[in-house]
Amino acid sequence: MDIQYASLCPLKPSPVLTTADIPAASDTDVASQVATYLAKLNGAQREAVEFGTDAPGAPSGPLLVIAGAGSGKTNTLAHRVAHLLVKGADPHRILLLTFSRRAALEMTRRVTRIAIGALGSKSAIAQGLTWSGTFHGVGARLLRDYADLVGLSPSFTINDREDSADLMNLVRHELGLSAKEKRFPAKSTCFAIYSRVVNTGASLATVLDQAFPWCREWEPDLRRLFAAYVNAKQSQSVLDYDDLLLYWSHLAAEPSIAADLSSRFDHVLVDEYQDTNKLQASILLSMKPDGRGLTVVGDDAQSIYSFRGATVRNILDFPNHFDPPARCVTLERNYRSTQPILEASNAVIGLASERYTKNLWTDKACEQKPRVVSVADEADQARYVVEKVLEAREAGMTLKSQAVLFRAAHHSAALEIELTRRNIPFVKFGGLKFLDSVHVKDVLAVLRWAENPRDRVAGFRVVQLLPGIGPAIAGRVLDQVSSGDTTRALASFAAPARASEDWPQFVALMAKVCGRETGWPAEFEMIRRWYEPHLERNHEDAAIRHGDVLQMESIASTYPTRERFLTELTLDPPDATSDESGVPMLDEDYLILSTIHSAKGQEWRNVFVLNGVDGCIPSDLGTGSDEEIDEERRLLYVAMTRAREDLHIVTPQRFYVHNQTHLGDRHVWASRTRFIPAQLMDRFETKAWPPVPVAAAPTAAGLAAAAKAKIDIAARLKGMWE
DNA sequence: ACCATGTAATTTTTT
DNA sequence: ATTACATGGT
Repeated sequence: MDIQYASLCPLKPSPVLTTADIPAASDTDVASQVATYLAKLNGAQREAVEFGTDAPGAPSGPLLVIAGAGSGKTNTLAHRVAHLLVKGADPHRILLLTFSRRAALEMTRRVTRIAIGALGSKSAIAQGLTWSGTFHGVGARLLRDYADLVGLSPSFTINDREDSADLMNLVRHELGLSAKEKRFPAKSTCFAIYSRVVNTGASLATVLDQAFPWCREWEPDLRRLFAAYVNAKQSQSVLDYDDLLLYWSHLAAEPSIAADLSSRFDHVLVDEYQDTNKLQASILLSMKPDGRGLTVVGDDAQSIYSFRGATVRNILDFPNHFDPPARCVTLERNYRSTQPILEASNAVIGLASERYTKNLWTDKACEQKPRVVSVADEADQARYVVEKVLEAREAGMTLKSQAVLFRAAHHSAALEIELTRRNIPFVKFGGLKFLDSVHVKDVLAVLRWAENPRDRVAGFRVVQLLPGIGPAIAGRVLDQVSSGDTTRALASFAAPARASEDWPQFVALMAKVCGRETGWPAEFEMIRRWYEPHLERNHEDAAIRHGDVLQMESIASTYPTRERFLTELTLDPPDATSDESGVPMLDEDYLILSTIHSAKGQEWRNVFVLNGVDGCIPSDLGTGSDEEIDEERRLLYVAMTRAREDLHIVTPQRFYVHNQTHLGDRHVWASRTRFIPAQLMDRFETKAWPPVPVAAAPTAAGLAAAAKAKIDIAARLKGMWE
């Protein structure tokens, strides 16, 4: 049960760690322990760990670590942080920026372990490593500190992508931007455009040309929309993801605050630097203008987030931002994959139009080449995967050490059905999230509205849950609420006749929640009970959804306050779902299904890549420009380099496209991905599945027997009615 | 005026 | 699967 929500647990400083019974190490012990862990690293790793750590209070110049896939990047970064601590750096003054919360947790866990080894009980200092998290998470935390200085209400709430799109939509309606002849871009598209402008620092026109050409004609309307959207956010005290970075960057650019901000940290370390965008780079540079104490780690060949504004230029241009240029260390030795897998991956990335700076090598020899498996369709693809997964498990490979990767979340649909049918537990990462389901959003909206009554999106949603209340009345309710005290405004609102039955209960609920009468987390249960009848009324499958709400209730109880719950839930939503037959228990074995994007930084012994065909990888939506095609190529490279021992790239000859053309769903005939052209095929083992039986020429006797069988059956069928 | 209901249209990947 | 719009019903 805990699996899918594991990442939700509030960040506790290494709960596993108890230093009480670990003796403190003496100075000579420390020195020998340091020597021990350094000796386990290779030369390049050691250089990355030790560079500029002699006087941690006065750090030296910037460091760039180019770390190839499987080159021990996380380990190296963890060692560097631990080494800084051992050398006496103040853990509170180290800022560690990671790509996801999960990565941050893993990093602190490893740092702690290494520090324990070297320092004994003194390693409790590793628990002071409190500034680690994503750019967005750290931004949110800093903003709460500096909110007053920038005229921000300290009780601001944060909108996730869906909420932001909803707000965009509200604003759009207020502006009357509903053209009659042609359809205005969908709300999520509007938000995506806005977000890209913010994150890349490019002009709206450029963004439209490069990434949203089909929306080109709407430029003037979009510009008006975005201006109004920004206004709405400010008047409602809500921030979206981008604002967390945007406010931070403005804080850091303000000289009076910048000094304070940048002197807070001696060391700033950034992981997955190839997937940061221009805005994030500007924040870093204003935090550490001369680069002293700045370390960035990444792999230019694994940059796969350009749709989010990430640019590989950040990492490529990093060294020369500084004078003298940053020290550059490259990790090329791969400890993950076998030689044949690595050779194939190198060959694939080698065809990129921009060449990458390194070639990975390993001494893990192995006979088995990666396989390209041709199957008839997606149903066969699913059967192939299941068969091979089970075969591997028979041979002693747990399900957990095997993963199925795919380009788009829906590519695994057929496989999920097959897995469910055969009772094989799995957990899926990426794609639709728990938080995106309506019932979860409904309950959260009650909490968010209570937390921040100015949040119109939340209020709009909550009020319309009552039968008989639609957009128009909801709008009036919100207008009344915005002009004064929420509880009083609701109580005095003249509800329409059709809602008169539910209205008083609703008012009572909001009064209690807004007044914090019940307290956290008990009020969650109260809201859930209020919500139950509405859930029943609106959804056929209320029972399943109710389970989700209960699930959320138990998560809520692990957070100390409502504010923390809401903030951390939007900044770090649970990223896994599993089939409805039950979420596997923590100690249970289950297969991993993941989008390639969500697979970043992970590894498995056995990896399957689904739909290795043109149209899926590369996605037919991503073939507009050479840059886009190269990014899709890197995506395949990332998928391939997740594999340690065995790699299967499955290519269905026919696959199903849905939600695409106006013609509706249809089959498409596909060919192998263009990223594995004929000249690379000698790096792979090719085969068809199921194996085609060698057709023996029919003998006369055989034919006679067959003919006899036919007659026999015919006779039997007739016999049934005699 | 406004809410509920049925029908057509819809660009992956995510902090 | 979701969402925007047109229609019908109160």
